[in-house]
Amino acid sequence: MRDREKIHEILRILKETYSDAKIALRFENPLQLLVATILSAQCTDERVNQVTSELFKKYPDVRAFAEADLEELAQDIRPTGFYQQKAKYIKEACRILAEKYGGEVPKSMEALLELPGVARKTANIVLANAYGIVDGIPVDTHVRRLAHRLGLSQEKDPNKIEKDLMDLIPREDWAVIPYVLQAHGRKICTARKPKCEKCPVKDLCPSAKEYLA
DNA sequence: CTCCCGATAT
DNA sequence: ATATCAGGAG
Repeated sequence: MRDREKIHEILRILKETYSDAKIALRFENPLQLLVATILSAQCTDERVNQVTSELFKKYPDVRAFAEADLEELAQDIRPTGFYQQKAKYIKEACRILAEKYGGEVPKSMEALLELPGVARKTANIVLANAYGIVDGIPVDTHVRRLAHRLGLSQEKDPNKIEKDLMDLIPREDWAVIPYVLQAHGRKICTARKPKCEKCPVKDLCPSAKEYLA
């Protein structure tokens, strides 16, 4: 089997195995998704949901975040880690949303990338899950790790990994593939002790042997 | 490249 | 003790 065929077979099996995979962050509108995604940096989605359930009651809209007391906001999101940085990002991003975008979350990659704390990964998440706009593939730590192990990309830079994935994966799969990889990454292909013996693609995976030894 | 950084698994 | 968790900025 050629490499490209092997890769498509791997992705087919993973899609089938994790057919119900979808976003795990809880949100009710684009702003909530934006905030939740900023908070999700180096933090489990479960903890983000725990924090946001109270956070979104206290800060119901863009203005509430934009006018928030920075120290208080930082304490409100403390359990997610990097809380001082994230508080600044959220407050400043919401100030820009209020000033330039009428309090709405913009629907373009270009506009989203101008917000502090927002790069392609976060922008892709927001565009796809709030607006159904799929122009890229969010590359997070799970996607990056699995892309390497499965032989989908050898690049380190997330933007280059994204380009490799966009080249390999048909566009209609761009929306689901990050959730499929995330699900597989959490259950089987974990960062530390991957459970290769239980992996549905172990016979196709170029990295399985080194972990099965 | 380093820094931001709490909570949990190993 | 240490690595890791839906990253991004300087």
